Amino acid sequence: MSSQVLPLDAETKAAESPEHHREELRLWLRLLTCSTMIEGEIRRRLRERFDVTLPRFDLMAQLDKAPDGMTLSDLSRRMMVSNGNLTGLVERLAVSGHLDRRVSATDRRAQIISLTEAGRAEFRAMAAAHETWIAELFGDLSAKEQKDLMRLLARTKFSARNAMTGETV
Amino acid sequence: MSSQVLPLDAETKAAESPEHHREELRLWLRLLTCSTMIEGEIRRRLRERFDVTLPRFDLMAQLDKAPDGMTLSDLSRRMMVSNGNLTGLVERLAVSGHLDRRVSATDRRAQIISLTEAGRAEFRAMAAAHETWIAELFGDLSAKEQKDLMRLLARTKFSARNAMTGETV
DNA sequence: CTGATTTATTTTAAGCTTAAAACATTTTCG
DNA sequence: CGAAAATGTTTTAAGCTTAAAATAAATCAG
Repeated sequence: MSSQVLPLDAETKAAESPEHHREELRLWLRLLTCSTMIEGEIRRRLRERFDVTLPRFDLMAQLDKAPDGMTLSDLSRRMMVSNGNLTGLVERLAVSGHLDRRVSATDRRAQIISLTEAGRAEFRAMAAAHETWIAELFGDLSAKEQKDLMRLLARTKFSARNAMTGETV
Repeated sequence: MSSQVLPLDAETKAAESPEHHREELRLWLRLLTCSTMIEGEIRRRLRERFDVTLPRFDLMAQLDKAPDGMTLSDLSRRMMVSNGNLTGLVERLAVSGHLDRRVSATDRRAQIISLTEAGRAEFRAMAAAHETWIAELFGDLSAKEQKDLMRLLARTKFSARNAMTGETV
């Protein structure tokens, strides 16, 4: 999988030489650092200026994009969090009046979750600030750098998805 | 902060036109998706194959790099998690015999945390598998793509750090 | 030296998160 | 149809995480 093409006999291969992948590791740690730093700062600002947690913001962001509402399973898939996690999150936001739950007309197991008017208004205000913050945090990157990074992250997502579904290369 | 240089009068500026930054937002969401996907997969595999949580693995990884041990504050800064969080994490790993705590000789407030021999051995085994997994997850990226991504993430880290410390541009 | 500030850590309360098991309903198919 | 599998959700137990307040020790300033 890359590296040298010198002929290694089966013996050598079977010996399972360590095969270091330090560069990939460094790449992953840097990606994680960026993500953690930015997420932490956004979390801090959301709490400070709007007294809201990041998970609640994220949940409302998903619902804002779905005017007709979504089921818990849809939310779970989109947000990449466990089902059980959402049960509690939705419960708390329903109690605080930010969202509505109604049983699906076609499937009595499922609930359709949607933002209330108040919830939507509150989210829109937060979203505007959030967008500004993100632009500020990425502010030093040129348009070209942003475009390149976007492409490389798309490739990364594809690569990871690939490695997760099936083939061990 | 980029965009056009057409002369906007103060009036127009004061009107605070929405100024959309959707591209930065998309970039951030993609970064977050990559990070979340990979982290989730690593978490899953660590649990499945080694019955260990990701936070514990991360803590041991820091300690493995510091043979003489580190204080909780050092760990807190390096891992970018709260101090209180570490208290519990360290407590659980000390109980399970993975690490040692001793009071600092020069500062009676501080503890020096270090891996036990057993802890180190266990970590090394996990780290080897971890490195392979990461290489696999990033496997579709060419060497050049990896290098480019590395550079752009360094720029991103710098940009975010910049925006966090002081100047609101 | 002593009071004020800083630094290191723990505690507390609340909420987030997961995996696994349990439960409820729908869909599939023999 | 009716059993089996699949899907949608909740519950449970454990652990993670944070912010804020509390405690303790070291350092600084006068």
